[in-house]
Amino acid sequence: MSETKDRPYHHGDLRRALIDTALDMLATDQNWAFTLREVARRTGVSHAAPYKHFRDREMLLRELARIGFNRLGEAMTEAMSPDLPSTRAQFMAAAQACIGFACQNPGLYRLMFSSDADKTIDPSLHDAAMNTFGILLGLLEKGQRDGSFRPVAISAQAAAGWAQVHGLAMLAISHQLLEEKVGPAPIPAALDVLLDGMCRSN
Amino acid sequence: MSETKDRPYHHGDLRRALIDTALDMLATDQNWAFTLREVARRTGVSHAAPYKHFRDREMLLRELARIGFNRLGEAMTEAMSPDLPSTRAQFMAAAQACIGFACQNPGLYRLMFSSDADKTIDPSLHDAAMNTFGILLGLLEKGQRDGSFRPVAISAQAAAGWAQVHGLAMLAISHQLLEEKVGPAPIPAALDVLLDGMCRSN
DNA sequence: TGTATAAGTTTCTCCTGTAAACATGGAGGG
DNA sequence: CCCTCCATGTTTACAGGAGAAACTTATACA
Repeated sequence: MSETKDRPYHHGDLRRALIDTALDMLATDQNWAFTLREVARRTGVSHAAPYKHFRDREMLLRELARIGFNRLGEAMTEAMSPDLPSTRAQFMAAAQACIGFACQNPGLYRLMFSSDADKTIDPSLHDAAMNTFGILLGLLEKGQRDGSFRPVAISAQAAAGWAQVHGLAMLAISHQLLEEKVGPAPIPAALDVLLDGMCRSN
Repeated sequence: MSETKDRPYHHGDLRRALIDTALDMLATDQNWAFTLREVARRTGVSHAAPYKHFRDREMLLRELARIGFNRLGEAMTEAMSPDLPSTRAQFMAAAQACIGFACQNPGLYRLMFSSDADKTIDPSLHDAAMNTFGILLGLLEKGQRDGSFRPVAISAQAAAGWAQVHGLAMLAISHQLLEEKVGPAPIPAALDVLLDGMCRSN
């Protein structure tokens, strides 16, 4: 109505628009059961248009997951401010940022780790996931260097740390960490249990 | 051919047969993308027959997940033999049994924790999941009673333990714990990192 | 013996994913 | 300045799938 061009002939940036719509639907429904046709519909284009930008539905899902990993990485990086007093505190902050991200974007987080976002198919998705993992790994290396973390095989700590964070995130968004079941503030408490096993002295 | 009754008029136990077929397909494909019609076809009945036993596709999936939790619980219970020298060893055994189950049934395990097996809808599925969680919880309580585990809030240990086991299982079946990335035998090593944080003295 | 019912089957409608053929408008060459 | 090409859209078409509804059949029970 108030637009000078009522309908742009060629839309401009449909790829981005489709992604945004899909992210919206993911956030609204907290699942990715949405249909590609519905995404097209809501974006205001014909139901076949998306195929000019995504080979198939799964390719769109993988792109959403990739974006999710990037955003997660940003959130974690931002959280582990170098002002924090210790590497342990940084780890705690990054972990809580990850879990917070999951709780705020449960659908997206689930998608990122689901088999519908197959990392063996899309190298850029695989890389995005690895980069996020790398954030924690970097922290552990730093912790071992500065002596605050025990000099255990870094791989063991990395596996434990990543598993812990991801596991807590999944449990949190599945509402399996409700207070009445598992006490208040279970997440930092659980992370402390792990960190007690990772760090040298308290 | 060799059957006395060529085709049983009313099949006998279609519900069970459908479940078995679906479990087979899940194990074969390692995903639950199969169609309900395909399950019916392979079971040798009309495509509408399953609806006499499952309201919809998701109800069948939830039933598969429920069976999965029961089997997982059995595997864990069996693994944590009371002959083991310590509660810590029992925990380790149960955890490895869980992860082993996941690696042997990746599709089923993923389904069990996916949003397609919505535990808020089906109380019996929810209970099955909680029972499995209860196995670990029981071990932690025992460990605290016998003094081998630190007297931290049980909820924190429970969350940490469950998250760790589940997280490792997910990483393992996503092939994110490959030796070249994370060293040999990363699973017991990672579990030890956690257990060091849970247990009193080594 | 007769009949209500659970368990199967057929048929139908609406929807999806995806392919193929067609349309269009903006960018670059003459 | 016009004309043609190509990326980006649209239309049309088709093979399934989910699930509802109506129909069929054997079996259990009165």
